[in-house]
Amino acid sequence: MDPRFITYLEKTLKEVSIDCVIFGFHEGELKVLLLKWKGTEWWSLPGGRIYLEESADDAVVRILQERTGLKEIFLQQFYTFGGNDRYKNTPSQGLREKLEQLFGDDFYDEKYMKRNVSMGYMALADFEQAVTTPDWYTDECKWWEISAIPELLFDHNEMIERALKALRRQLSYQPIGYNLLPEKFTMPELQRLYETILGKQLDRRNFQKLMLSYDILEKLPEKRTGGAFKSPFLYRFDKEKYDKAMQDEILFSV
Amino acid sequence: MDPRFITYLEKTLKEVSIDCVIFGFHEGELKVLLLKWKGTEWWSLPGGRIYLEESADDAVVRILQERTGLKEIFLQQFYTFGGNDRYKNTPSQGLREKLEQLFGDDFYDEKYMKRNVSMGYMALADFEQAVTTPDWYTDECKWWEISAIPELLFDHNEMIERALKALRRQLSYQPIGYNLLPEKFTMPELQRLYETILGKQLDRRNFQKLMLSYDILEKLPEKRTGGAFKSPFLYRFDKEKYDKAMQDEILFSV
DNA sequence: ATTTCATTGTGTACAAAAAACACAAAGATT
DNA sequence: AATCTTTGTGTTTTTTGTACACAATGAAAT
Repeated sequence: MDPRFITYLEKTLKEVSIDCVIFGFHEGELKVLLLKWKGTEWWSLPGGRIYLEESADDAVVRILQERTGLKEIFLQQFYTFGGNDRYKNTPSQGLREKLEQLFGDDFYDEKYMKRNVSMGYMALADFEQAVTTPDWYTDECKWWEISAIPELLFDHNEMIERALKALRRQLSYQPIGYNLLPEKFTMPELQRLYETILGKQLDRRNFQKLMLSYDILEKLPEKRTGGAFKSPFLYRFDKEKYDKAMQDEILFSV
Repeated sequence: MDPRFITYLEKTLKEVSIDCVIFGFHEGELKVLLLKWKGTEWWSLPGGRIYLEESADDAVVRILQERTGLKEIFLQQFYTFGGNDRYKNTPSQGLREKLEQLFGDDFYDEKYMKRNVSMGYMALADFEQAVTTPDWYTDECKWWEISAIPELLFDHNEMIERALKALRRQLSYQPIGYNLLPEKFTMPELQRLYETILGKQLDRRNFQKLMLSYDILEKLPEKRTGGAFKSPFLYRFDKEKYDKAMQDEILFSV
């Protein structure tokens, strides 16, 4: 096994790991970042371990920066997966053999690979600015549309479901969008984001009225041209008011 | 150190532990169960470790039964504490020395005591039915009124704060009360529970109207006599409808 | 037995919020 | 110049939430 990887395993917690559900939004679709394991067709969530002297929150920031290049990203723990059968129901058989073949016979050394609890974090990333990069044991890093996620390794499908549920709930008491949209966006774009996350259609007029009533948006004098039809106005979040609304957990009754 | 304790340490996860914020409700007050460490005046939350082959959820059920004797109890993970400084800011100095003195020099053996992540669970317990029992390293197990919690060991004050916040949020999308109240209760009792958790007064008439509108209560033909005044009607939860409301996460806009 | 008193039971009127709804204007395309 | 899809905007209706007052109960005190 790669000695750098062994060093990593030695300097990190063995019974706790981190898995990230990184959400992005592009072309009206909610996406999740997934990794393909080297030499296989198996996909999983990006994840990593926590250094012995590092807090879990810091570890997530590090992991996310490695995968997306982004520093400013919305991050939130949503659940910790403590089942004792998390690895038993892998969709693909022969996982262990394949991994040993790929990375060496000592990959599953008991010294490093213990019964493991995983902290699930969800992240909201600006799709356009993210530069996705595979990690040590994967060779592809790709955004998948939320409705077309394949069967993933381990309990990662369940993780995405839970993260999505948490995201939806989040929407009801905190604003969302700052980290998922580019700096300037149109009202229909914001609405499509909400519709995608909630999985239901919203009334255009009522949505706009509601969003403006929260007083976190700044209407810009510019419009987005180039679309084939009437040019919509651009908006951007008033970061200060947005952050305040985040803190205050104002009820967002969408 | 007690050999039984060493065995326990050997058969459990070392980098993950569990801490429980057990809420109870009695005489119009919200309470939390705390433990006093042997031979000290230090209090902490009940907690424990996870057996190597045991799921975290099962471990909590076990721990709770040990502390309260209760089997049917509402349980929910609310946060996982992954800081790297969780033990640094102990309120009392000389904790390590005291514990080594009490339990033996090998108490802090690095084999067992590692940098540790704690899964926080909150539990809602029926105060009247709980039989509280101290554990191996504590000699007292007591309900404390939420507004009078002393300074606790480690990050346990923060844990209670977070649990309470989670409980309050919970209240807004799920019914609460089944596990905190005796089987039969009066409307004013239920209201006092909500008021205590939310920390604010509610209008009697509107509260009753709202609760009844959720269609999870069954009005009984009996009344509670013995109080010094007009006897209130008794209610009980319709467990089936209650559970459905729990699942559906109907918006409870109290 | 009567009075006292804190508490409970109940309904209506008003205010606020959410939902339903339609037409005119923009601007690229043909 | 006409077409076509999307955007911008305001009013009405319905639903939900909030405020509020008086009569009745039943134990305790007299």
